[in-house]
Amino acid sequence: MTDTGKREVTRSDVAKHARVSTAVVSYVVNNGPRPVAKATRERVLASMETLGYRPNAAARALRLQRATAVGLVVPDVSNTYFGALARAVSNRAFDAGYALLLGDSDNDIDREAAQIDSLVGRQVDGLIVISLDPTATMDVGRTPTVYLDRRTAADQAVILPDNYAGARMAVEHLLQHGRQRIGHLAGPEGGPGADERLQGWEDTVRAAGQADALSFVERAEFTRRGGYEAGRRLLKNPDRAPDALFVSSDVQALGLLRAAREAGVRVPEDLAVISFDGTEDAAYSDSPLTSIEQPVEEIAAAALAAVLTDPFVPVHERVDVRLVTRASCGCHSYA
Amino acid sequence: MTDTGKREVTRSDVAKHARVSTAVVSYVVNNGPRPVAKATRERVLASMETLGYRPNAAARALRLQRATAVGLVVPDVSNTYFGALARAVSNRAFDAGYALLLGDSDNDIDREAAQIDSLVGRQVDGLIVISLDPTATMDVGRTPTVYLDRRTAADQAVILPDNYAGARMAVEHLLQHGRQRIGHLAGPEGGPGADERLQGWEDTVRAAGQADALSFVERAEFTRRGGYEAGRRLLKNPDRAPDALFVSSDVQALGLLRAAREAGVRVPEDLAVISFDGTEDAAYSDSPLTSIEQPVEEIAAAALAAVLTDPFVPVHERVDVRLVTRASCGCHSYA
DNA sequence: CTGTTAGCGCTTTCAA
DNA sequence: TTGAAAGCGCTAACAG
Repeated sequence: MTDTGKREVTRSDVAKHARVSTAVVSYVVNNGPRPVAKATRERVLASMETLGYRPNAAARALRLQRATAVGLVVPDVSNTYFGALARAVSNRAFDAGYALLLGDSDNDIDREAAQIDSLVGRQVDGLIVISLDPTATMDVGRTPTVYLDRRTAADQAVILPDNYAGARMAVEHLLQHGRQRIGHLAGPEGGPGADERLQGWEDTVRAAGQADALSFVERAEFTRRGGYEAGRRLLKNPDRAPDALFVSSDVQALGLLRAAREAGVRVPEDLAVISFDGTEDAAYSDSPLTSIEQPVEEIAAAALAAVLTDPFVPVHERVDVRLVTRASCGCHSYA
Repeated sequence: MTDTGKREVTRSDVAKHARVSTAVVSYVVNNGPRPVAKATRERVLASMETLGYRPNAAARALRLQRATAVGLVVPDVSNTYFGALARAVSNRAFDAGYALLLGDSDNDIDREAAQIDSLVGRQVDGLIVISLDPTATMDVGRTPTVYLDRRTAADQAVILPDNYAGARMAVEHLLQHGRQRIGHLAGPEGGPGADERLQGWEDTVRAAGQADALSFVERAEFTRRGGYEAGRRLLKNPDRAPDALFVSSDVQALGLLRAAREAGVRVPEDLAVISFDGTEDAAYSDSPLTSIEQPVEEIAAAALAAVLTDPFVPVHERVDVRLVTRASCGCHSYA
């Protein structure tokens, strides 16, 4: 605690101390919009330093009608994928001078709406939402908003990792490994990316003439526990079980792997697995997970650009995902 | 996008529409400090509804000199433990009407300082910091601040999970399993909790008369990769390797487990492992990790209370950790 | 190049 | 119970 004075030091304290007007202080702080003589600038800078001046962001926000902050709403930051995304957004935003307001919707649709409402009221300059509901209309007022993994609507900005193509890639890869009964451990209905991934799996399996594998499907939350429980259901009956599984997220796959271990099902020998997300989780599990990797940095950059750079054009940006092979599909032996 | 009007609707629009003064609108919005007649209140509420009024948080913050927001600075949100903490803080803060400003310091000490500075400038009502530097003095102005896992200083508020006791518990448990050469995979020097855990390990190992095990120690970042690489170094020489390891975090332990698999070292048979944090990661790894669990919810609550409830008392709150046994120490067979 | 000043939307004191 | 109005700290238009 540096000083114990009563009031924060304001711009007018600095002006007085540097014997200039408040306008000049403002010009110095913001590097414009008017030029300031070198000597004056230095005097002001010195005064700011000695007084320990710190601009008041609320006043600035009120005046400018913008908070220089972006909001991010995710279903659960403790999910590795959302965590990685939050990190990427936070770091990029900070480098661009923006603060990050984080809203965790705790996988609750009402809470999501409340979080959005709160962030909009805080005049964020942009809002990035990973919604639990693919279609609900949010009231975001005039706040530039971009959705991730959301069903396309003409008047909304959306970043769309190519879930469908990713799912196809995964299933096709499993087919190349000669798998005959490729099931799916799906995400929750309407959950971000979940339905597209499910559709991609279904279409590809059907096209491969393995329509009877279509019964090997279970929905689960995007959590380890969800994956574990769905995995148990999927592997319950040894006589009638899938020989491969496309899993809708890395965290679920972690749960599935545990279920497989407990059931004595070997991965990839008895059960080949490919998951979705491609977080660090995938590289360190046993077996290491072959996964459809989402380009987190690219997504973060695109989302930020959508709300900050092109605030009012409803961009629909597709982003490519890619298959990263490890051991769980049968490609690599250990390591 | 509900309306396309030019300006946001303000309190004075509502006042006009409801044929009252702006003061009354304020009383209604804030439920005080003056009473409002029932009929009037309802008229105001109706006007707010029809106009789609949303209070301007910046103006409020300027007037009140407080943002109704808390800041949280963590080294890396994508680390499961910090992610879980961020989630807990976010949810509790939101329920109390506060927004969460998240700063990821990206494991960089300068960035940490910059993040803190930014948050302080934004008039957060409280600041929770997990610092990379145990001793550096931060300039937080008059902002109530609480540190996690920081070396105690009399004038600072600190929440201190009992790292030392946790480390002792872990090592003692390993001793009970009859382990003879208990090494340590440590966190980075000065990293949150790292040195206390190291000390607890060292003291306990020494007290057990196993001083020669003291050479089995490697520092690493709090990441999977860090744990993996340190693990390789620790297990490099089969003739001279630890038979147990206390690991400073769950994520590092995940990396270590991979290193052990690759080296053909069986856990727990050849190498018993206990990690620290007790996140969900620990329960789903192979082997499932026995871990010293930190009470994340309790920590989040204590941190919030420290800055919001007792802003100016430098609380030093110890919080207990507990041993959760799973398979990696040798306690349980699979599952 | 520098100074003066209005006003952003809100809370709250003071007066009615 | 309600209204009028000052002022939070800042920016920028306008004047010099």
